[in-house]
Amino acid sequence: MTTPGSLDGDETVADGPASSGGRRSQRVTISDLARRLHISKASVSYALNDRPGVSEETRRRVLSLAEELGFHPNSAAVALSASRTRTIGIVIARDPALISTEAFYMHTLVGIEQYLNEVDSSLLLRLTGEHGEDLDVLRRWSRQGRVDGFILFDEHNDDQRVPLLKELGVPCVVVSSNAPDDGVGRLISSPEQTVTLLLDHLAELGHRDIAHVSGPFTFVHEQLRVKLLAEHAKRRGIRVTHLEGSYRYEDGAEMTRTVLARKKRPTALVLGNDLMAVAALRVAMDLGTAVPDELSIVAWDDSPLCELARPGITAVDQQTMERGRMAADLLFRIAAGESGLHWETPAGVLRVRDSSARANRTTPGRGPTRRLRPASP
Amino acid sequence: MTTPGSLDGDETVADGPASSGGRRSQRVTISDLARRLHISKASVSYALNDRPGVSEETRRRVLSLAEELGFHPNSAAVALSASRTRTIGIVIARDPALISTEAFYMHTLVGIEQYLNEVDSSLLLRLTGEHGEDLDVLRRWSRQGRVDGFILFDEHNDDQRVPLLKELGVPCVVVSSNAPDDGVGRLISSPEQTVTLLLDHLAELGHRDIAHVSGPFTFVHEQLRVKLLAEHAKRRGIRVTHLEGSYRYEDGAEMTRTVLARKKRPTALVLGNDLMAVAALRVAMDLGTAVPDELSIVAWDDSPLCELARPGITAVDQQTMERGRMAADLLFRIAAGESGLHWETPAGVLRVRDSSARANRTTPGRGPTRRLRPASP
DNA sequence: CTGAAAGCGCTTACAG
DNA sequence: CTGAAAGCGCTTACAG
Repeated sequence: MTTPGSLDGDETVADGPASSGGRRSQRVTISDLARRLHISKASVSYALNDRPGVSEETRRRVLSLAEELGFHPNSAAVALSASRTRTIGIVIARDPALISTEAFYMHTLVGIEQYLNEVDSSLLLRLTGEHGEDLDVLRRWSRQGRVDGFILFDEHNDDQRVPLLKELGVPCVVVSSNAPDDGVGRLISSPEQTVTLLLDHLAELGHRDIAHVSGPFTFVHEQLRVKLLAEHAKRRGIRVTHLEGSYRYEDGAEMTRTVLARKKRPTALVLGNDLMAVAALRVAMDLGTAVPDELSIVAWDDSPLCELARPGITAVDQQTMERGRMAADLLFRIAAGESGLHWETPAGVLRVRDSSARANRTTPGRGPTRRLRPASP
Repeated sequence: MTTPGSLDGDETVADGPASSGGRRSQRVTISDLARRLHISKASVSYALNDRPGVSEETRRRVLSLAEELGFHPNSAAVALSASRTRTIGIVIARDPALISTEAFYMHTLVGIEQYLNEVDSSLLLRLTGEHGEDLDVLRRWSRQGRVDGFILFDEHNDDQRVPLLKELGVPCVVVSSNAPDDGVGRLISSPEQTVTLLLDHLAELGHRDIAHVSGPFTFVHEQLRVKLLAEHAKRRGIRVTHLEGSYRYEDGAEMTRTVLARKKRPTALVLGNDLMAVAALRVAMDLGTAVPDELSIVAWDDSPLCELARPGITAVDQQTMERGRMAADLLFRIAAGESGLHWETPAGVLRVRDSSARANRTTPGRGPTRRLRPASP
């Protein structure tokens, strides 16, 4: 440890020419700035934080010297005295294999990062397994004072996270599909909009009998999707059967086999994510079911996988990156004490590709029959 | 701000039953522990950190009370006094679109996280654009004392990061393809092993004329790949032509068109990543070139994209997750003062799929000719 | 083995 | 507008 007194006046400069004094660059503190300018640490602090209490003249001198010396405030000291970490926490509790497969998370992170870059803040990330360790991490990070708040994904039944964070008094934003009035921030993207998008598309193509392979029912958003899709379809006279999947490839494949084995096959398949949609496509083709001629396939979430499949898979671009941005933005406002806790995400956009087409295209093959009937009562 | 004196003896307990006292849980500090146990803060600190200076009896009482009260040390205070953040930094400077497409990063992060979970540490992540902002972030985080060290990816020509971090005196590990002796930690995975894997496979299948579409030459590992692939191929009497790609789909497609337009076509294509390999597959099929009959396609990096393509794309599983784990492990050892700075990654594994097969399978189509010649002198 | 004290680098009332 | 001082919650020599 060198003593502060040994500062020799030529630290490494932030962006300027390389420093002349060799060796390891030494950390510059506000005490150094104060000493050099013959003012108090308090004045330096006021100047740096753009607060009243210093003359313009002084402020300018401080900022200029700080720039020159490449001063950056020690984040631990700031956090300790001001209880502000400029860091948000994200804890994702999913099977690692799935995390890396689904572009959703990476896209969301990119969106969040875009915002963080703008406000010079950081992301503390933790990918835990699926077994409740996430609660421990939330608790620990909160108690440790590591973050200013959290962004939560994948709300599920009996989700303990919101109650926990409320008890701990830590701000959070839930990327959510509904808006319970529990006082925490919510970035809401209602499945209703996507349901409409998908049903409009399929109805227009003449589909009146579709199957829906959802993700796990334990997720709140999946429950809503299933419910809303069923309701809206019914209203339009479209029959929907539902199967619960796991987001995994194998599951999408199996469900598709199940559906295709039925006497009365649907003409279209809606899959809860991109991986299961690709699986459906493969299985259908392997079984000799032409896509889209005999079976249309659409996915709830767009991704490169949908785009690169052949035929390309029609999917809803959920604007994931923008959602990430907004979630971060919202969290910072909440952490700063703002109210207005519920925001809505921008509308999704249907990317129409070759996997969806008119129902009842008669093609050579085990010809589909018995269609166009109204849904059973 | 409530005063410490107002502690009422029934904070929220870490894992136990819900606390009885209502309201917001209040933060527990070592002062609280010390007061309750009638010992000094120092003793509490020693006990918690498993250091000499306290009796076993006292240590047990401290740990027990800490557990009971759900105590977690304030990270800022620890960082400030002990200069240890339990946090590593990663700054990725790539086009966001590419970041989310390539499973590489997400896989690596998952691996790193596995390790961090074990040692209860965290990851500070920043995804910047491609324009040198990464250096600013490294400098700022270093000066701010936010991290104990960095893991660096994608070493490129004139990379300023290692010199910068050395100057700043911050530990780092470079996930690297070579081992210059610059005194920083390196997790090395030599392309030589992958080159051998790929050439063994292709040679065995009778390919004697291949094309290699690499990633950008600015990356050190791509330069090495190109060089080593050329050398080893030559030694085996295999002809290699090289084209420089960008890792993007469009580029993979264009390069493939270029190669297929040649009079003397290669019988196999090696692509620098999964996206370009998928692109190559599409283009070949669109142009009526049968894969693998007329053209074999192999990818340097495996991913779900390769696995899910049809035909599946033969690729090298680079054990990315394990690499991430090792990088984190190495960084922590370096930060702790260990030497032995260079580690090697585990060997990659070739995943043979349907996109590669024997050269010169005569099939209907624009029959390939003029093959099996030795490489031009 | 234990305690009192200084110090890490900031912020923030509180006097001048 | 400016400065001296206390405090954030830890760690760490240094005496007892």
